[in-house]
Amino acid sequence: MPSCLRELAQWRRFDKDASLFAIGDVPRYVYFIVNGEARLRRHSREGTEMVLQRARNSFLAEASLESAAYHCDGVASEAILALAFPVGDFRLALADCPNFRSKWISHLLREVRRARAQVERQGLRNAGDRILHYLETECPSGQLQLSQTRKAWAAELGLTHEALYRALGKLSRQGVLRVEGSLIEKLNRG
Amino acid sequence: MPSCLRELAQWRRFDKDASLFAIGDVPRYVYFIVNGEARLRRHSREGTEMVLQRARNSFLAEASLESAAYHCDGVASEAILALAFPVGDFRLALADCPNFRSKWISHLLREVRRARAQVERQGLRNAGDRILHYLETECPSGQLQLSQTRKAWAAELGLTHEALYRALGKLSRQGVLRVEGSLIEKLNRG
DNA sequence: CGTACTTTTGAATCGCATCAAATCTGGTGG
DNA sequence: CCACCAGATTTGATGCGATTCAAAAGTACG
Repeated sequence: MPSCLRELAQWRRFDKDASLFAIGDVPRYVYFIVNGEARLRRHSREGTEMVLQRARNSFLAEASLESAAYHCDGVASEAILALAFPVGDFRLALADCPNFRSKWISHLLREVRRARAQVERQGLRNAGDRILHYLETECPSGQLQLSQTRKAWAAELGLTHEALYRALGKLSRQGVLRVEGSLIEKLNRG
Repeated sequence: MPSCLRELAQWRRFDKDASLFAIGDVPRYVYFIVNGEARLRRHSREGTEMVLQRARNSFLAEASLESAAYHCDGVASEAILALAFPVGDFRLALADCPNFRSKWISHLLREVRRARAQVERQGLRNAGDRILHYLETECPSGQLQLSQTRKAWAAELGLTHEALYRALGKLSRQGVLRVEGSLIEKLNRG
């Protein structure tokens, strides 16, 4: 990140569950989550929570850089430390700093890929398949150190927490996974 | 698009169902679909087709610009005309042409938003809700002129075609939608 | 210690997937 | 022009799996 931009950024702290921005707000800042985790979420009409992005040492809601309004809520999953870049300055820095710019493009490309992987995952109609797909795409090592509650993970997978618990239990019983506390490991078979 | 880049592009024609690239291929070109439609798709282990992107007058599989391999198959939905840009030249043009670059960034941002909208849609557990969500996010006018078969649309919605037919029929009977051939219109209620 | 929340399991229900089969449609070749 | 064929469209019947509602046990935190 270019120093010119960093100087214009404001350090911000948010408590757990605090709102960084809400749907409909005019985007004034691009947030970089330095410490902790923030998420992008929406609620369906019936109230089920949907998680669209989890940011940890990364930007949150990048797409809002050019939007007239936020399409989602941004909330802190825990107490966090964030850098807030005024969008105007951010755009200027993108125009001025080639290094920063190519980082930004890489970041966007990665985010597109991640979102598409999530689409593919949600297309799987089977709870167990979604879990395995998550492990395969998000954990190169095959080991997932869960940094959130299982209930929150269920929302990210597009499942109810009950369905997630049962599917985890089933996969564990079948010997496909080893579940030990917040560590979930794929065993090498089928 | 900068003229310098356009000169380096190659015009390509593909028949219906022809493959532009396949999963695992090393990306050599970035494709711009000039005429017709191409799609990015994957198959789940059980064989259900999943549509991740539909490109029409736009880039296909942008994310591959920096990948070592394609993550999806690219196929022509119909006979198409495309521009193929060698990835090396494409990256150089991004570095050299500010105008082109900002267009590219805008495009990526739009693609992130679209993918996230699709994630949100797939999170809806109800077939009718997915249809309505699609109309709301993809058709500002509330009118959808379907440019593909319903069966293909069903794959994009993450439904079986039977479920789509039934949900369409139900919404139509309830007076929420007006369905007339390939035109689907949201009526202002509910 | 008490409270709020997560985790876990159970039972009932509902909607979608699946399998099946009957039109309908567009396009091809005779 | 018509017969034919492949695929899309549509409807029906059945089963499965996720949701939903419910409740108990575990856990973190003040």
